[in-house]
Amino acid sequence: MVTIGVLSKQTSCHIETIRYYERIGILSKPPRTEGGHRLYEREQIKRLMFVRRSRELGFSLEEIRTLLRLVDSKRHTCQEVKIVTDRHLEDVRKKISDLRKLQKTLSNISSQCDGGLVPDCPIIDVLFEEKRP
Amino acid sequence: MVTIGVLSKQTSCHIETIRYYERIGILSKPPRTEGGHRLYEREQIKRLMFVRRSRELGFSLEEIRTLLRLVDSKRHTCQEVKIVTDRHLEDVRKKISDLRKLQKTLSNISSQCDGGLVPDCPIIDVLFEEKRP
DNA sequence: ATAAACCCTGTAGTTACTACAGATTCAAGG
DNA sequence: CCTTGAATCTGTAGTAACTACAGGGTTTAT
Repeated sequence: MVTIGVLSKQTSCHIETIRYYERIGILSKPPRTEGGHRLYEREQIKRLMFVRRSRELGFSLEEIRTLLRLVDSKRHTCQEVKIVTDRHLEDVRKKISDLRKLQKTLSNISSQCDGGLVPDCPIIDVLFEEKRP
Repeated sequence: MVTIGVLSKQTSCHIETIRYYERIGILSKPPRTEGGHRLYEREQIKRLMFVRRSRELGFSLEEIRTLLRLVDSKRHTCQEVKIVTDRHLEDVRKKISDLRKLQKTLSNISSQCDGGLVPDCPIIDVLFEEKRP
């Protein structure tokens, strides 16, 4: 059994975040000391690691909630898990593609600008243009 | 002079968003009718277009605030504008690179999973693993 | 016994909006 | 002029995923 501070260090997760996860039901309420301090055991540590790792991979807390429900049900199938993952993967792909377009446009307008010391700037001009269809 | 509803349609920007921009000082307070309804003219319409176009290109409202200050000062140089743009471009590049890594990891773990009907899932296993250095 | 380090609850802030509720004003038709 | 319906008003609260306090209480080491 470890205190929240120790758990925080082990998982590189801020204390406030741990309490936040508890409040919104991602982590269950741990036992407490007489004085009211939280105490955690192995199981919870693993669970928090899972949450953090999933967050790093960009899963939303809602997606993580779904994954945890599947894990907890103990009747989860590979298929169900794969569905959540693949949907997330699609989101990521979409984001990359959107950002690529953005990058192109930004590169374009930036390259038109010579960074000179005059008050006429093609970047501002482009931004003031109406959107082309 | 047009009402907020017309401005909203012309810029594809929700009425609430226009009022929000005013509240946080991105747009200045427009004149009003006797009854208190907002009235906008050309200048403000162009300004809102600028804001929307910049948002589409992923600039944050803070960045837009900076750009608007530069435009308003009328002493802005190409150089100053380019600095904001290039910094933003760097952010976008960073995001793309992060998402690419994410995509790789997700593809990897997803491909290890055959989507079968068994309760053992390599995805869950990976998520429960501690992070490798 | 006391100080330092830790932890507690509760609230408010962050970003960029969106979504109401409940009241008022405007424009058009009769 | 009056009514009706559409438009607009203000103000507040909600979204995601935390972070940052304030103002206390608890634990641990000396």
